[in-house]
Amino acid sequence: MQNNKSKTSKSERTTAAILAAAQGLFAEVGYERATVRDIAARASIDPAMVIRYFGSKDVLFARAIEFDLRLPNLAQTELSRLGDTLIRHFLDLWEGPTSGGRLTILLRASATNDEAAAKMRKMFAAQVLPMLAKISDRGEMSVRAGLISSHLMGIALCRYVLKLPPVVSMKPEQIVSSIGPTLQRYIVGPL
Amino acid sequence: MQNNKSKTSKSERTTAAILAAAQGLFAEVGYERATVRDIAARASIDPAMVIRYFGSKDVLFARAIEFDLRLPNLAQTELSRLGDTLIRHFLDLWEGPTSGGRLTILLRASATNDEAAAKMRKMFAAQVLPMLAKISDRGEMSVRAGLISSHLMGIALCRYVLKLPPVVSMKPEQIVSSIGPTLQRYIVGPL
DNA sequence: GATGAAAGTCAACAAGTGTTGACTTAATAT
DNA sequence: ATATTAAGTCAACACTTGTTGACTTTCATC
Repeated sequence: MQNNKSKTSKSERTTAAILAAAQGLFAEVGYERATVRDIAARASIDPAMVIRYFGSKDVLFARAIEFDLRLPNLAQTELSRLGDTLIRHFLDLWEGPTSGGRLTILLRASATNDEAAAKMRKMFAAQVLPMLAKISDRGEMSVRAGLISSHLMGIALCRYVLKLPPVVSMKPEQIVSSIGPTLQRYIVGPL
Repeated sequence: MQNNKSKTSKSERTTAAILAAAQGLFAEVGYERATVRDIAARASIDPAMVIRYFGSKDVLFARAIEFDLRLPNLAQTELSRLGDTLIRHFLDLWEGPTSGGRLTILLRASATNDEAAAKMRKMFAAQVLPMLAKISDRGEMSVRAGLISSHLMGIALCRYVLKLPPVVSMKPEQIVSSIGPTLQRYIVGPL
């Protein structure tokens, strides 16, 4: 039997180390430039272990971008503050230590990797659309969702990937007050 | 002397063929996945010619993303229609046959390629910022430019790269009427 | 037709890729 | 202690990458 002073087994720790290293590198340089050897080096293990634990680079990538947007339940939000709530949640997500990295991976990769782009479309259909459907049934909700997603992903692209100076240096509160009203209109206003 | 029935020499035509093939492939699969051999195959020439004519893949890429946003002179535009004018120009650019492809290359590549990301920042600083500076000197023009660029690039990302269904199927007029007012506010409204 | 340059072909290079299998070491169970 | 399994190491594989240099073909000029 194994020694359970620590709850995590050796293999679990190694798996976690590989995953963390992979997420870091994928986020920094994208899918194609992040090599199995570099990932292994960052995790201080042998490249063969990466394949042994995950089967292939593709699978490792798929595991590295697994996660949940944990979108807020807008049905419990004051109608006039829907836009604010949304952009706040978005910023918390991206600036947070755990999910931010994975989102960057996904965004970076989705520009050139079909698997990642498909994941984006899936998240949109499975999470963003239903969230908005709950709070309003006025027409063209999918168009509204598209406008909202476009704006938010544009912010993410400019702030976290391209690092456009003025977008990078904006304070969260400034982003909220600028973009909140726009999102509010995209949710409940006229198109 | 050369036979000038056609104004273009053989080498000019080959150069153009390579460039066109490269732009096509870069736009479709991004920088890293577009190989010199694939580009050569599409141009129906030998891979060695690609290097011979352009020196390296990097140089070819740099040439493939050269272009001008040809931003409109907003100083001659009715003040109340600045947003409309901007989004219309943006759509014309992206849906146009020549520039659209290059913009897609640049956007795709800028997510993982530093050179392309730098080019994005440069275009922003050299073209977008000055355009806005001409029409208004109210404070925080760089923040306004950042918000506008974020939104526009988000649309481009969702419509031309990720192909998010509702954003893809929106008609140009619908995009103009939805996003025009937002841009208008980002230019002259309160932040 | 001979000449010289331009254009194009071919095979190979060095380096880097994901992945594999045989092997060794370490930890557990009998 | 010994046998069994898990964990980790090592070298090599088959392949693709950008790039190069020697060679051949094309073709306008003398």
